[in-house]
Amino acid sequence: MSIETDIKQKKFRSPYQRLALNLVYTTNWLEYKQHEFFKEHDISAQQYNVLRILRGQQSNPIKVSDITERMLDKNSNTSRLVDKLLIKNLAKRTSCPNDRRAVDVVITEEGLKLLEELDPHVEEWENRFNIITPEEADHISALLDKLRESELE
Amino acid sequence: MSIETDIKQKKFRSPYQRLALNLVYTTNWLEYKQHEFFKEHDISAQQYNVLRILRGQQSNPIKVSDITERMLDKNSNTSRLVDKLLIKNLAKRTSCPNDRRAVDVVITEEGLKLLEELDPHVEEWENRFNIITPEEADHISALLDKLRESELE
DNA sequence: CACTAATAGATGTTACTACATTAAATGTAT
DNA sequence: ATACATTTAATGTAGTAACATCTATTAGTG
Repeated sequence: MSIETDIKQKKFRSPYQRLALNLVYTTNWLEYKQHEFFKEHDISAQQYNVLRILRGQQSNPIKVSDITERMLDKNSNTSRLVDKLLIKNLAKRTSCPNDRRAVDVVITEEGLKLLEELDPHVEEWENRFNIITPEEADHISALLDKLRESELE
Repeated sequence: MSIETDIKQKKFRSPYQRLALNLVYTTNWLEYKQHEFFKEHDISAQQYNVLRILRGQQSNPIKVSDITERMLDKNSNTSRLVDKLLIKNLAKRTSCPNDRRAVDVVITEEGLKLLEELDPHVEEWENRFNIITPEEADHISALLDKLRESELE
């Protein structure tokens, strides 16, 4: 369904306005779908994101601040996200020997197991996108990268 | 800057994964920028969205449920958003004569004035997007529309 | 060294979102 | 008309995000 129909707006001021609204609308849709999926596994999308970052480290400990750097949403409160993972025993926290301010975080066996359980479903989800071609996907990605370059204030 | 650099991830499993992450990342960026802008005018992006919808009605009253239908984020609590607009005297609420369950909402003079004040800045913001061509913008929009069609569960 | 600035992460506060529930009005079926 | 379901909006609640502040530690400078 076109964005016009979805938000019942007949005309846009420009292709750029349509795009801006469409990006927000599509991402909301995407996040809602993800939320629906992750809640079945008692985890939030943000928490999943942290787990993925932890697994990416191959059991090398990673500092909280480094996790934040790799997050999609840099504003989120990583410290408390890690708390949630600790409670569920999906991650471990140990103090960092060479900088006692820092805290090292590692994924647990249980965390790895959860991710492995989710992997096929996540892949399946992503493959739903192949309604567009890989080239088209790359093209949008490139344009999105370009969009964020208007950053120069 | 490419999404790879921004979130320090070297490889993606597929163009689709890159796109999914890029969409979320770019929209976060977009929403943050919008938030920064709107907070200068003591209004949230959601509230602005409602005001725009109200103005679109040309002073015809509109029901709360119809506002929700036109919102980008359908889950948001329109009732409370309208509350905020009332407090700031940007909107009026009157009970609907032919359906006493419903509530009619209209934008006030003050609301219109605020929007007019914001208009040039919003346009300027959208024009920053012309770092890509209008055709490219339309192309992404079309692909986003297509993406959401994988909706068929 | 003492002193100040900077950094890392935890925590308090406020506001908002998501979700469920409620209350009133309306619609529908018998 | 009565009974029951549905719609509409408001509200209660729990969880989360945004933002500021706090504490501990480290870095930097005279």
